[in-house]
Amino acid sequence: MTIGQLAKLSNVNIDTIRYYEKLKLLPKPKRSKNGYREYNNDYNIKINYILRAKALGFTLREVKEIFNTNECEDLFELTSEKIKDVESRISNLNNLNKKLKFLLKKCPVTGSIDNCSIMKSILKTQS
Amino acid sequence: MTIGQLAKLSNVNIDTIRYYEKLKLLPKPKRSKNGYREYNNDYNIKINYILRAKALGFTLREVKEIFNTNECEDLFELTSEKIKDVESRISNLNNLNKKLKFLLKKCPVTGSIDNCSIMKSILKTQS
DNA sequence: CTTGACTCAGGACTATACTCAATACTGTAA
DNA sequence: TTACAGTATTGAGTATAGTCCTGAGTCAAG
Repeated sequence: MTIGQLAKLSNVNIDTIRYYEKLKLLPKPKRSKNGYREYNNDYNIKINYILRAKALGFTLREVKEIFNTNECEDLFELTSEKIKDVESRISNLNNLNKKLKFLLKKCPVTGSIDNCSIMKSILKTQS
Repeated sequence: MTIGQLAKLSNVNIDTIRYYEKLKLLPKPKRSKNGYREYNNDYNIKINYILRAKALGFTLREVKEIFNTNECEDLFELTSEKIKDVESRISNLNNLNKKLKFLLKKCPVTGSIDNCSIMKSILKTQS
C-alpha cells in the first residue's frame, strides 16, 4: 500500500502520516525500489489507534508514551493523570462561566458603554 | 514612567508591554528625548484591564474587540458568545471524563499490557 | 571614564499538530 | 511521447501569547 492509499484508508492527510513517522509514532516503513514507502494494514490499525487516543484527549506525546508502556499500571497512572487534568480544566471553566454569567446578568444591554456593567466589572480593581 | 517601571508596577514582562503595543492593545506612548517610551498611570490601568479580561477567558483579539466596542449591546453579545464557547468546552470535557473513567474502572491495573482493558478499549474499532 | 543597568528595534524561538509549498523524481495511461 | 498524478525531501507557515536574543545606544553612580 502506498502512502496515498493508506491516507485514504485511514482518513488522514498524507503529510500527517509522514509527520507521525517523524515523531516516531509510526515505525519507518519499508521502501520499494523507487523509494516509495510501502505500508501494510498494521499501519492503518496503528493510525486508528492514535486517532482514538487523541479523541480521548491524549496528546501525541502521550500517545507515544502509551506505545512505550509495557505495564498496565503505568497506563492506569497515565489515564488517572489525564482525568485529573480534565477535571481541573472543567473546574476552571466552571468558574469562568459563573463569572461571565454574573457579568451578563448585570448588563443593562442598551446604551453607551459608559453605563455598562460588564465593562465596569472588568474595570474594577477586583477581578 | 519608563517601560521597566511600568512593567514592575503592573507585574508583566517588559516585552509583553511592547507586544501589546504592537497588537494595538496599548496606544503608542510619548517618547522622551532619548527615545525611551514614557508612560503614565493610565497605562497601568489599561494593562490591568487586559489582564482581567484575559482571566475571564477572553483572547487578546477579543480584548481588542472589547476596546473598540462602543455599544453595550455588542459587549453583551461578545460575552454571551464566550459563555456559549465555555459551556461547549465544558460539555466536551465532561464527555471525555466519562469515557476515561469508564476505561479506568475496567483496568485490571496489574500484569502485562496485553490483558489491559484500557489498551483494549483504545484499540477497539469503536471509540 | 568606566561599569552596570536600562532601553531600543528587529527578529528568532517556544509549544502543538499539523498543512502547504517548492523542486525533483517516478509511474501510468492515452 | 507527453501529460498528469503520485511520491520524495526539506523547509516554511498556521494560531496564540508571549519570551528571549542580538547589537547598539543611553543613563547614573563611583
